[in-house]
Amino acid sequence: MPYWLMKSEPDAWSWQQQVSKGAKGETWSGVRNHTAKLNLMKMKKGDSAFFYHSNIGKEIAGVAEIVREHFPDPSAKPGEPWVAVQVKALEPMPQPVTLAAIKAEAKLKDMALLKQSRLSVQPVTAEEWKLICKMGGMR
DNA sequence: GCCAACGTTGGC
DNA sequence: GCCAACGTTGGC
Repeated sequence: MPYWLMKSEPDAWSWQQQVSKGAKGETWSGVRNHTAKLNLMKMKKGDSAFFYHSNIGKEIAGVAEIVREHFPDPSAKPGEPWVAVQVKALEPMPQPVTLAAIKAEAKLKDMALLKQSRLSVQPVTAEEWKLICKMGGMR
């Protein structure tokens, strides 16, 4: 089962807004990077993703679930190749896991979050996923 | 096909 | 506000 991490600036789209959308979720659109697009296209319905607040907060705020696999991004111009997925909030992190905490954990030093800081949709390994859930107080 | 210039992201 | 990383654009 693959795991993911999706970044959003809370000014533009926050975890709280995501939660307010409930079980229907919200379209995750606006990705304009080919590496991130490829990751969106690999996502399957039912996959889990960390919801990370970039710039403000700089922490993993919760866990989301992919509820609809990739489809053409409604915010793209006609003919452009960009795709979107639909995600819903699953559970908040009891204790949000900060970037500082991730940097301080030696086992997480190879995370894409640290190595490719500008990539907005990235894979997370099963080991990283488990450890971060534990750090966040999630059972 | 190379590379400089420029724009954007995102941490500090 | 600054700057590093990195993607994109455009001249040659």
